[in-house]
Amino acid sequence: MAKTGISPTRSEDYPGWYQQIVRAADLAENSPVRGCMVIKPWGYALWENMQGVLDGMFKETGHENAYFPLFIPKSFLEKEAEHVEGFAKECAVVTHHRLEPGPDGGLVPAGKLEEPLIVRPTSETIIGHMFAKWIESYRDLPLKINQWCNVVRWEMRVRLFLRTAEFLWQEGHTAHATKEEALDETRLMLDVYAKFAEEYMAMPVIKGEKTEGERFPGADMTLSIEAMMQDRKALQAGTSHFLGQNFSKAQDIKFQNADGGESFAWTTSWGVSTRLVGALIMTHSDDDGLVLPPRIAPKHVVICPVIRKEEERAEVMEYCTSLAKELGDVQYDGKRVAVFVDDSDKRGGEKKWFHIKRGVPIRLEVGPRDIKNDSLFVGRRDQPKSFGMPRAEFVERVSEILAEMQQGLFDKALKLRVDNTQQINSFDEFKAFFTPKNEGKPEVHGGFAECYFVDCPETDAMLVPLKVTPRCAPVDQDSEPGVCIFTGKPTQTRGIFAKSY
RNA sequence: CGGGGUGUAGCGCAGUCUGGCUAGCGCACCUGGUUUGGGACCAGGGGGUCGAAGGUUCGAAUCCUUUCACCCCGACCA
Repeated sequence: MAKTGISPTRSEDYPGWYQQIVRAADLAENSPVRGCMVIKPWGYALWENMQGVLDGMFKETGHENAYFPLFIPKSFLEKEAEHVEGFAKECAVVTHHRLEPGPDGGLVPAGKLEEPLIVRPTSETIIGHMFAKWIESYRDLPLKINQWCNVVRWEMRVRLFLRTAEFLWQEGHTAHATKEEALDETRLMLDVYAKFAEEYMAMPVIKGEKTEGERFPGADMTLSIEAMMQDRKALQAGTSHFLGQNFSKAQDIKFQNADGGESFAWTTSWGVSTRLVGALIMTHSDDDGLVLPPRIAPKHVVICPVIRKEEERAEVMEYCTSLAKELGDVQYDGKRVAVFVDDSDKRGGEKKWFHIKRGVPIRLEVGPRDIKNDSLFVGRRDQPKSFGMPRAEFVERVSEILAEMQQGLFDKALKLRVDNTQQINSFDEFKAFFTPKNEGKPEVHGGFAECYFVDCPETDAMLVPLKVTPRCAPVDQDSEPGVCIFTGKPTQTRGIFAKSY
């Protein structure tokens, strides 16, 4: 009776649970290529929905889509010193452009390239190169470009969606005439990400600034949104970088001012990736499977016909089809309710669990008995028990129910974060917070520690043995004077610290 | 790149120490039947060069040598 859809459960083995969710919900699987994943239709549909919403938000804020090459000349990457250092260790490099039959019957690379090509780990350098050509006058600014693409970072350890060698993302790149304008852009896009995370993914986030050690290689300032997963670890869900004039100086992105003088542009970059799918899973899903916020769910309602005798089939199917049509005409979140009839020949229980595991928000079961009463048997993914409801009432309320589920998921996630965020005033307290009670089999512990700190090497060094990292200094904080719990130095900055993905 | 571990059917595993008939088990899959408002049951069936190469032997999943791949823990990261 207490059987769960997913085994192991979150409390038994959280990483194991995560893997099983990805599998049971049919989101993705490992590929023959190490570190790379195959995203399956249900998982890709989630990404497409995210893309759709974000793309609209980027366009509303004045950005245009473009596309730049997958390959970057090695020399480009060498131009910005910190950038090189940050990415060199994880680059895939193309050195040849041809295969020839080898002595043992296999194929061997031939046609060595004059200059090796890097498979983009990110595109600042090649986009900057083009920006330098496109920008001549202050009238060409601001230049606000986004691209949807894949990037490759040769990671040593991978987890589906959270960290893969190749991942899908969007990267925005902008150039501005003034520092202030570029800073505004950096903050604006962080706000866009936060709005998307909270309102669409129902995932509460903390907006903040990264410490120097956690900053994007080559950036003057990195802002991020940080979310708490159900194991209380932090996940960086999106970043927005103020690049100052570092890249424009390295790549000669300059323009002529109104007064005839010449200036370097101020640039930004910002991105979110398929990691958001991982974030979605770890924010809402439970021991029965995936749980999807309705605004991101590929389908809102699945109708499962209950056919007991062959004679009933025609009538039940007809009823389901007409119900699907009627529901499809209802508006939710500015679009039609996404409804489908599952007429596969799975048995009832199996079919029900199939959709529970995949996180379809609402299941409707329709059999002869329901048809007779003109009612539906309704299962909500956020509630354990199904219930009956008159058809007309459901049609009228479906949009409201979806909205309620969306809000419920957000509230629940926010409560988890609030309950596991602690104000910390001493290093001893800090250590205790991040030390599991049972060393042999560490339980879920810790959370977000909020405390005064000074961003310096001493602080970083004290965090290393605890496996805790500074997540960010929240942008929304009042600056009362305090004392750094690590170094004892005076400070006005409070930071969020956590174990992280 | 360090430390540990694992490779046997689509997935999860047993068998390896102590070599022996046709390599098993659970789930999944296919067929037939009984079922069907909640992850069915019965019967039958398909699918393996036991990670790869070499060696020892009458005989190797099992022993020896070499090698490859993957996983976990570190270091590194969206």
